[in-house]
Amino acid sequence: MEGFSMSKVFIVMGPTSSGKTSLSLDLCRKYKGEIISADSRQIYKYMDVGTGKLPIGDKYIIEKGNDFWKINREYIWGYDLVNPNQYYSAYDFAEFALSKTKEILEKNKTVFLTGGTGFYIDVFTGRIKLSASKPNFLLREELDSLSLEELKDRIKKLNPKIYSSIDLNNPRRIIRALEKASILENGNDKYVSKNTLNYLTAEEYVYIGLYVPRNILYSRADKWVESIWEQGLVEETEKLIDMGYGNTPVLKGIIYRTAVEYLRDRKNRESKIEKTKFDIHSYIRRQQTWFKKNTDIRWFDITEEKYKENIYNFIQRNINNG
RNA sequence: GGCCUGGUCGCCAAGUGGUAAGGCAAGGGUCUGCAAAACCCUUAUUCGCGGGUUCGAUUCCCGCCCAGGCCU
Repeated sequence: MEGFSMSKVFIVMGPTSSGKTSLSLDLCRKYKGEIISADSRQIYKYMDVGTGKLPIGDKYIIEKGNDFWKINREYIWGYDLVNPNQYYSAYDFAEFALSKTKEILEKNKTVFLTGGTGFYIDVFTGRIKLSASKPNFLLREELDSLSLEELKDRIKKLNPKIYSSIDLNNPRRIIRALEKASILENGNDKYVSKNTLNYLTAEEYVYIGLYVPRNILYSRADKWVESIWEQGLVEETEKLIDMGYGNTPVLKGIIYRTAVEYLRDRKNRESKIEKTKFDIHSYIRRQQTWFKKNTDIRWFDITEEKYKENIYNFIQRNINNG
């Protein structure tokens, strides 16, 4: 990997509707790059409308490959990685994205890792190092049926130290803690995985953040929500249900869950669209909360006249320094 | 003009003579293999306005204003 060690990987991040993809497409054209999407929903096949893989408007040429899309002839990796009922963790993503990054660099092209899933990005870059404990689905299934009190009891008995250090209101956290603790207790190495992630070095990452004032962000997101309801979200959701994915976590998440509700009663379309907008707003807030932690991000305000030019200069400078 | 009902946080809304539930929205935050997930915190010294009764009124009484409904 020596020959590539000086290459920069550009990470384009920002909340939904900040224009990451369209900017990245631009950047690819300009700097001979390829995009890796860091988005925990776009990894799913058959979910194109509700995850924003399909750009709004008709000025886009889309070609779908087996494990990539090409939009306006630029490569986007990280779409359609798994079926909607498949488990896919931040670790899986990091593994995929890291190897894809190396492939792209070997072709002497520039990597634009762009997305809004901060957790994925941080695991990819190594800012967050995951523990060696793999998910234990059997255990999770068993634990899922327990009440919060029962979960608390279990972790308290198993490991009081962990008990006092985690969020005891959050069943998911407790279950994960139990999962880890059970490895420690039982020495069950079936669920131990060495972290074999092949990180690049931290200096190779250049973070580009897209800043958009809240009110503008909300109205852009609202517009997007309206357009997907007009352009096939309901139909796509219906198809996913027909395919047997009705009970998957993805369909219970934001966007799709409201469409599922609508399909059940076909009533109050407008208020469901409203609800979806509110869901998106709070998602945007959560994303921004996450991004705040990373002080290496260089933020660009997209409402500024010359924001693109500023980004070009910024990239140019970093490529040259590389 | 008369009668009735109602005016409680940006919206919906409960409430009682004893010092203002809840939901939504908004804002802040947590997060170390489910993350568009899961979870936590904050937000009316104040109940249309004025006066009265009372130890004490958002709650009772009087007047006014506003909204909706009905009647002539």
